[in-house]
Amino acid sequence: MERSRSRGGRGVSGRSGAASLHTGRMPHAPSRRPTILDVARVAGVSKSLVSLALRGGPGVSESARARITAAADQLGYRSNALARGLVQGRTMLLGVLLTDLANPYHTDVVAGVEEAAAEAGFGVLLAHGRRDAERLATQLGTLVELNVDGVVAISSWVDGDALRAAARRTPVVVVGRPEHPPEGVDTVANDDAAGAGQAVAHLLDLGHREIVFVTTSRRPAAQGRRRGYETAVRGAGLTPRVLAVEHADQLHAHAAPLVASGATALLANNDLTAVALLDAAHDLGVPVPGRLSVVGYDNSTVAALVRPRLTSVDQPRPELGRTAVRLLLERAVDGRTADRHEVLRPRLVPRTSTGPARP
Amino acid sequence: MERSRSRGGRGVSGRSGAASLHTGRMPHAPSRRPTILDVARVAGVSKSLVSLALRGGPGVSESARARITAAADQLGYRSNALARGLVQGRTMLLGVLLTDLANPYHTDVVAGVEEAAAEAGFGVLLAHGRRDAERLATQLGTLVELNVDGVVAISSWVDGDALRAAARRTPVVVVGRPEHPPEGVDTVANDDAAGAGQAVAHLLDLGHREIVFVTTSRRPAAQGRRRGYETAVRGAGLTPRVLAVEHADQLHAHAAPLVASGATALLANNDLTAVALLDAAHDLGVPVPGRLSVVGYDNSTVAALVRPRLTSVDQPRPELGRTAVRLLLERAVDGRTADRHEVLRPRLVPRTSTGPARP
DNA sequence: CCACGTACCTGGAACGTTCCAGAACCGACC
DNA sequence: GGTCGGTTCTGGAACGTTCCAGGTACGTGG
Repeated sequence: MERSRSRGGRGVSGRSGAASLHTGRMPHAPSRRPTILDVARVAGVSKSLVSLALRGGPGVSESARARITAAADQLGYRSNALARGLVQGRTMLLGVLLTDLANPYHTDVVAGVEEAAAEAGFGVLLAHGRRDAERLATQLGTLVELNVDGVVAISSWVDGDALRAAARRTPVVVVGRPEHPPEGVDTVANDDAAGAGQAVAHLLDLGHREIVFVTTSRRPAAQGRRRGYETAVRGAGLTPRVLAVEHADQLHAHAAPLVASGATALLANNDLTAVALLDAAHDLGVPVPGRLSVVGYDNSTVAALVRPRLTSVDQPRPELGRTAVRLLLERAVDGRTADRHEVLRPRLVPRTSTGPARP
Repeated sequence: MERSRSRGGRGVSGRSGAASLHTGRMPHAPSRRPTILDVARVAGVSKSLVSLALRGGPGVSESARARITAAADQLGYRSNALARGLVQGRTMLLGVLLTDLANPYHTDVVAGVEEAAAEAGFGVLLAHGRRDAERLATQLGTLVELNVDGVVAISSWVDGDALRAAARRTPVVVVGRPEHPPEGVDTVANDDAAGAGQAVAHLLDLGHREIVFVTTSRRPAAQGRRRGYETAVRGAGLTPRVLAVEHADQLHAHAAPLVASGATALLANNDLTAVALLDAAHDLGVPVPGRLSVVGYDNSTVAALVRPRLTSVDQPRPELGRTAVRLLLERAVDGRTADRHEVLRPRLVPRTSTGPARP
């Protein structure tokens, strides 16, 4: 058997008394967690064999395996991921850095990440940045300190230096379109320009000629959408018209002139902007889609809830997450070192906020 | 100085070659992470002093502290949370178990948890159960294995046995109303009955006498709301009327008879149900709130987006999270062992989906 | 000049696991 | 009966940190 290490040499207190492990009493005050050594003692084998058996390793007799699992169950043993990670140098965990938990876009990406991670035998831990750059950096640091085997950052907000530092320790993939992706970091994004192009094509098909791009953001995603819009409109021999404001709530004031100016279709940089436009039209008594068609971008949950249902561009969100994990594992497992930047194609979801241009 | 431990005695491979730590090359392929020993070597001090200095401990000379922080920066050193947690027996991390990331209710609770945890110097890790009981149990296990210092389970879905097992190792608080809260587990919930009572009072004030409770769920929260509704209605000398269906999309068919039967106000068990009712009314040409008032429950984001704006009962979501952390720390830090079950009071948010009963 | 206090620093032990080299056992074969 | 090969099992080392019981250096007062 094992040298019986003397315990509790350090402090004196020891949270809730030295209640014997085997009493099973006091479910309320967590007692000292049983370790592999406790299991070994109960099962009458060495710690090494317990470790091997519980991991399902080969070369363990049936009788030993049975005694060990019985002992583990009896004690309520759970292996300690900290110790395991420390000795193995990996945790089989992927970290996801979220900018904004409340954003369903992020949520769907997470679903893809979780699915792909589970397939590869990895667990997923989420860290939340709360739309705050400093906090994001802190959270990224926490993930790195926890030795996750890779990080998916769903955010274009994360500080470049923080990303670079993290990438020196563990593979990092950014989902979205960072302003300047640092070296050593992979990215996955949807093709904003192509998505806007599809929206324009849809409106052109419906006979619209006066299509205005309405944006409330200067971020790279909005820029890409705007470019795609401009390209598509010019491709049809028309002239791009862009309305850019700071906040969606300023749109109310702009809506009437917009309609008066002859616009028959609006392409918004995202769904929230589009909903604000629908609202303004409603208040002005402008029928949608009778007199005005509105297209959003992101196909968020509100798109299917508002009246009229919002035609919107759907990003392949779970697919973005799955791709991120693939990139991560290419680095972590296959040892790729060159940076990769993947772009996925979005898809237009027509609903009832778009209709034929008034003849 | 330190005995220079021979390294890499184990395997041969070693992911990306044994590139000297000090070259700073190859940002793409994460090299071996620098440890406290590397910092000690560079700074010319012992590992113990590095540890002390980086933790900001006392009794470190200014010169040593400066050399140490410089060395740590130069190497890009980050302490290893696994090792730290292992030796300290605590991680300064709280785990949050989420049933459904896409649910904004959960999200707001998380915000409260994060705030309170940060105040107490704890970090927060999220684990996501994806509305799947088995997965929730697994994720709960992961958190426990990671030795988080407490778990907030935002969910009434979690398996009782899994909760009980987790609670034997670390403090656990359930936010919501579990069917049977296991011994050893604290809970925080909002007072569903009181919330429904407030909604009824609001409708009575507006002169409504035919108020119907419409529900799409049999879960404890919906039951509590129903009870509150019934009590309040009876208290006003009226007779409760309840419409219970399985799914919100069945409401379309029920709406016309409901209105025909003389109902002038509907109280829904949650906002999604209420939105479905608004939709049905819209399709029937029943004006809201002119002919029918609708109240939701949860005050979710859609409530403020739909037309008309939905009157709804707001749960103190961040407060639920903060309370959960308080309960957690009472156990973890102050050593409380008796179970506690807290109930917080919700608040009605009147909007434009409710109005005076037709005279 | 020596004992002593103080400020600063150090090395070893410990945390709970995995990995590995080798020990113990056992039956079979020559 | 000894050797061999295989299966099953074991103990020590290692992971990277913190904690602690000391150690060293440097005044300072007697």
